Amino acid sequence: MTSGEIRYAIAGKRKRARSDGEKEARRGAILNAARAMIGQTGFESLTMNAIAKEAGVSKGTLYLYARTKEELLLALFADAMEQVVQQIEAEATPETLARVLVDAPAQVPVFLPLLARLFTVIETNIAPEPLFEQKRRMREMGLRVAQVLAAQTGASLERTREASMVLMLSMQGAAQFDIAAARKPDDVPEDLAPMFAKETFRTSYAMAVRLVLDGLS
Amino acid sequence: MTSGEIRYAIAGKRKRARSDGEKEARRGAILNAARAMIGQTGFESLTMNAIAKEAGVSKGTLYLYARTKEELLLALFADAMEQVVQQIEAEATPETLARVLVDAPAQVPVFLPLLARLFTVIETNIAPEPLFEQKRRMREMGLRVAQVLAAQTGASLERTREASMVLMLSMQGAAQFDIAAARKPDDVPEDLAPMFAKETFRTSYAMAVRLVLDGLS
Amino acid sequence: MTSGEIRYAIAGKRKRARSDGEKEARRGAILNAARAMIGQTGFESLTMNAIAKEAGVSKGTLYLYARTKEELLLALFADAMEQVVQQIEAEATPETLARVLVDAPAQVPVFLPLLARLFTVIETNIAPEPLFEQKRRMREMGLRVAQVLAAQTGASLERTREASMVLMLSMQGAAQFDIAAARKPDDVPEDLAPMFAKETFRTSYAMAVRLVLDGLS
Amino acid sequence: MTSGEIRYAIAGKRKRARSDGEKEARRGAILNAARAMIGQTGFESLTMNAIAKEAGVSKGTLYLYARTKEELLLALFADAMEQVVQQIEAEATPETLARVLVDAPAQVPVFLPLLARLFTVIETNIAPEPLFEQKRRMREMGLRVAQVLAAQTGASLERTREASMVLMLSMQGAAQFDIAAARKPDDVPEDLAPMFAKETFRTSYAMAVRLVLDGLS
DNA sequence: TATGAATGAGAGTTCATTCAT
DNA sequence: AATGAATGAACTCTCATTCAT
Repeated sequence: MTSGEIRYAIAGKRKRARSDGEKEARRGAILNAARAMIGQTGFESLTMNAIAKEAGVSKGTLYLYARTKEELLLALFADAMEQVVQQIEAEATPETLARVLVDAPAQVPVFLPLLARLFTVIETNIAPEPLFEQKRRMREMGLRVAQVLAAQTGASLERTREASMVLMLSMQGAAQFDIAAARKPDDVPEDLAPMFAKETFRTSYAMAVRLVLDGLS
Repeated sequence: MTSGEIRYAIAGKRKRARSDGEKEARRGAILNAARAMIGQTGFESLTMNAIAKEAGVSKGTLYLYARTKEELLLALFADAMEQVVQQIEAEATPETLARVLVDAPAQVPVFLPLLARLFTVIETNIAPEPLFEQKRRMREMGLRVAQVLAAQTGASLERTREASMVLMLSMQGAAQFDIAAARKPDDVPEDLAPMFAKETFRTSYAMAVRLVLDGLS
Repeated sequence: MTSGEIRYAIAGKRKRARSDGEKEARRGAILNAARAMIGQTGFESLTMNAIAKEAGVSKGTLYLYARTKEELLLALFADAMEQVVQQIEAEATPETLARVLVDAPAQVPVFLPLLARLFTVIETNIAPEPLFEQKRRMREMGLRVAQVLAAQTGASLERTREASMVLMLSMQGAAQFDIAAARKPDDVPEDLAPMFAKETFRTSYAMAVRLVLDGLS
Repeated sequence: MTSGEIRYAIAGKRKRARSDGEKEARRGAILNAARAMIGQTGFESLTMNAIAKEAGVSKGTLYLYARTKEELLLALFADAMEQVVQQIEAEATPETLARVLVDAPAQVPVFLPLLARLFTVIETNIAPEPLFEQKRRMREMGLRVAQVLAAQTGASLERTREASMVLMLSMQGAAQFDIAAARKPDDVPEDLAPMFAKETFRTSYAMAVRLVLDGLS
């Protein structure tokens, strides 16, 4: 379930249910605000102050939903990562596999910019316990992708797990190159234009995907 | 000043250094100091104050050699990157190729931590001109590695350029995972131990290298 | 709101408690929780949140029993002070007087840490009316101690009132020194060990008691 | 030497001397600003922001002269304490002793409000090393007062050290009562007027001084 | 009566960069 | 050329208190 959605409590007293719904809605509003800001003004200008203002809540409220700024970003990333995997699981066929593997991370909002900062910035300030949860989610994602690869290519899970690992490495790297290309100065010399190309993630990651899938067949 | 803003200033011409030899020596001292600090206390505690103290110069002097902190880090990275490529060029044989490709980035000091932050942190605050230089160096490195691959595997340069690109992506990603693994909390649950393993860069990047080289043969 | 400002609000009349017995029990639970926390984790970590959790009530409920945090602490102090005086009245004999005067404040839980913060911290945010009550209790305590002194030493009440005043001053001061000594860093230089000694209240206040009693005989 | 004064460097190069002088002047300006604010608007409204504004420096500059707010306050207290002792040493004669012991702490600006918060507030956030320095200064002050007492009363140093200790306790306590009395609400009931009297420090501490001196003769 | 989510003002602190000397 | 004191904007985070439910 994505955090932006309102989760209607299935059980519990009526009174509390409404409260839970509101609480989840508020959580969603906060994450949406952060998401929107990353999309509009970029990662660097994302301060707690700005998120609070955008979400229409007080700064203190932010800290009811996340112990630190980084925990908030991690929640955002976890949502995005889950979407990516679900999309891959849902849409992969032997024919579309390569395309889906590239499209999913490229399409889910904020996935790439957060992935690029996951280890160097976000995990800097996460308490051990949520860090461990995140590591487990990460591992699980790798496994689920491996299962998709196995199902669609017919390769053994043993081999697709390694392939999945290499895809993750490449995806991480491609996310980095994408950030670099997006920060395009005004006057780029002609010879450097390819390094500031749009769709940098897609083109570079597609190479890795092709290579990995070739290795599996 | 918002943190997303670029902080470097456009400086006027500097007076000639007292002597080119002295200047180069001082530049070396500064870079060595920064290198040492990253090695010892990590990237997070690397402040201009600390570098100046370690290098035995004043804070102001740092700004005679680099317009911003990031420019200083970029110089450090450029040095390291050059070493990595030279080592690959020098030591690659058909037999050692896979090993050398993994060893070189793993061995050159500060290469991995800087690579991991190159696009998300360092290039944040670099003036256009040095940024362009850096992009050219980066592209050149890719080409030189492709040439080594071509020479040692017999594959066409056309194919090895793509292979070189995928290696770069993976190396970037593996550098990230290495950072993550290095930030090991006190009590890691048993099931997560592999995610905080030593040599994470080597083991994960080795997979990518193998896969890429397999694709070339 | 500036920190120097007084935060208590003027509240309207409260509805009658569900039952006086229940109300008193809850009040006791709250005070006990606060007492326990001061004893265990110290004064600095004593937040309304923590008290509520420890007492098993909500934060809002706390404000049904005290208009401000400080009023709650004052209630705690008033209880402790009453205990101290009662113990002195009950146990004082000509022979035990000196010992009892020292033991009582040292033994009653939370009396010393609250006494030490009474004027500088607690009375900062007390409404006039309860502040006046507190001043009267304080004055009454002075008088009762003076009466004990008169009864046990045979000195005139006129003289023992002054003695009682000096004892209060010293007790306040000794409570302060006790706090200071309790905040003992890890590596205390040998020459400073006495300033971080245990039982600092007892040893220092005992001197004052002796001197005062000598003056009465 | 009081920190407000400019200390002209005796040795060192000319250029640096001026710098040292300026630095000391700045330090003095900062402490003076803090002193003035405590005098005017009280301890509670003393924020680093306000001190910086009053001193005409930036907030960052404050942290060049003190590692924490509390360290700044401690410097202020240390200055005041030294003045108190010097005044006692300078003015004590057998006839004036009692008066001087009371006047000195009452007259030196900010001494009492800082003394009252020394252990419960200020020492809360002081690094071990400056804390130890402070403890040594405190002990030295006790000894110097004891020496004055010995010199002026003829009592043995052994006895005056204990007397000095009791004086310190009482002075601490009297400083507390003084704070309490100064925080006078608008409508004090007649019967409580004495508890909000002016000169509370003087009157209460004078009792202790008299009693202690009586004990020495 | 009781709850606890929300508030929000401001606190202390950091650090890359500047510039008078 | 070299210094390092000064800057100041921005940062994250706390917590007593309120009030809609």
